[in-house]
Amino acid sequence: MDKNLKRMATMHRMQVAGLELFYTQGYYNTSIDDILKKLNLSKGAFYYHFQSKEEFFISIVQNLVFRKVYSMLIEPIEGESNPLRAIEICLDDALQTAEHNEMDFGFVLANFMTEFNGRNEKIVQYLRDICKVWEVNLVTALQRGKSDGFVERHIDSEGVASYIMASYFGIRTLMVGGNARMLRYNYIQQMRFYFRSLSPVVIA
Amino acid sequence: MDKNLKRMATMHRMQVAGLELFYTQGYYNTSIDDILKKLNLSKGAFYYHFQSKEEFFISIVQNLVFRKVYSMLIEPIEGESNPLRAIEICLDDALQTAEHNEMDFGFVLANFMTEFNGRNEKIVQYLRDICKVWEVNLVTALQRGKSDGFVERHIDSEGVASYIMASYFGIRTLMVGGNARMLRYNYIQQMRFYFRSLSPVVIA
DNA sequence: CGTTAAACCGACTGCCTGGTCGGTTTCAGA
DNA sequence: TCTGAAACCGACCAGGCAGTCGGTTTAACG
Repeated sequence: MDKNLKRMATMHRMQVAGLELFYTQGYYNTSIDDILKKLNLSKGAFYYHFQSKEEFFISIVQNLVFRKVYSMLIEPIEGESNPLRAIEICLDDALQTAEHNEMDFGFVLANFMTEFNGRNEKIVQYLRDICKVWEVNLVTALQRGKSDGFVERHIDSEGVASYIMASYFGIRTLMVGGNARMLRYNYIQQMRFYFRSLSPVVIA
Repeated sequence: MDKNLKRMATMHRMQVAGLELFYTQGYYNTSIDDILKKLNLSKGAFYYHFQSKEEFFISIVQNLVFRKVYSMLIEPIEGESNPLRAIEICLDDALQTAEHNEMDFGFVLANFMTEFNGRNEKIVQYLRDICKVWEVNLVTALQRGKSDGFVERHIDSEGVASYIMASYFGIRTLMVGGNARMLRYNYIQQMRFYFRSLSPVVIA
């Protein structure tokens, strides 16, 4: 096999296993040995590929988290004409994966943001950047929605975008306490009410 | 001094310092020695008053966090006639303390919920209980609002309550990334739109 | 086949952590 | 003033951690 390919493959395996454990156990609560045990690899292999635990985590954020946030939370909205409808479907999908205990990357983001807040500003910065990309894309979609007549013209797109992100982060936090199915249902229901207040008034 | 009073005083000092550090650095990232150094106390003093780090934290949750959540997020709403208005003011106040970098206990709750999620179910349970108390009180206030004509009768009070809590937890998570002032302003603005969709239609 | 560098191994180090325990100080009450 | 229990001290222990390093395996290439 090409050496470079093997290198990439091993690094990727480590990143995937690392994200899995960092997500479920927390960064500070997961040792490198935990990850290596899972892959039957050794300390030497790890420090051959990565400089430190911190660098390793940053590579995970940039390679895995960013890509996934993009493909799951941003792309599905980009092509759609009605942004509010597209956002609703997209977030419902995300909550469904969360309900089935699969990794939902919006929560990954929120999770790590709180974990590193005040502990590692460098990492917070990387996470914040991803949030920013999400936000910008929401704003763009909302603006386009205004032109296309799907969104009331006087609304503040940035305010709406952060309100949407906030409610999503928050509902995932609440889901930690169980009752995910009910919370998801209620959440989508209330989001509809909110979105209705952002839609142009329908003239019967 | 009365021995029992001295005991209480020392325990309280430890709890206050502990909460401060657990909040800013995280539970797993804060050692008992960190807390003791801050108070010029020794290991012996700590283990004389508390059985373990975990028990210590639980005592903080029950004594400090619960009381504060109650006095800051629940009581201010109980007496008011118009629940939506009261909630808006209450959350705005909470975000203002957050903006000034003082501890806002709604976020303390959300913070610890994510930190202990999947790591210590016992503690998650205690935190969830506090959330539940908050939720129940919101629901009660909303129901009363229906009777008093401040809230549209057909709305789902529980759905609204969790949507409010979610958006609040979430906006605090976003504030981690800075720009707190702007986020707070936008948040309250959007909450007003949402609340308007929950209010009875005004007949001109 | 032999060479060479990339990939990987795992024992080791120094540090920190939660928790223990025998001892010392403080002070209310007799 | 004396006593004894509550409050506190701090050296110590066992275990876990990130990171190091000299050595071994693997496999592409001449």
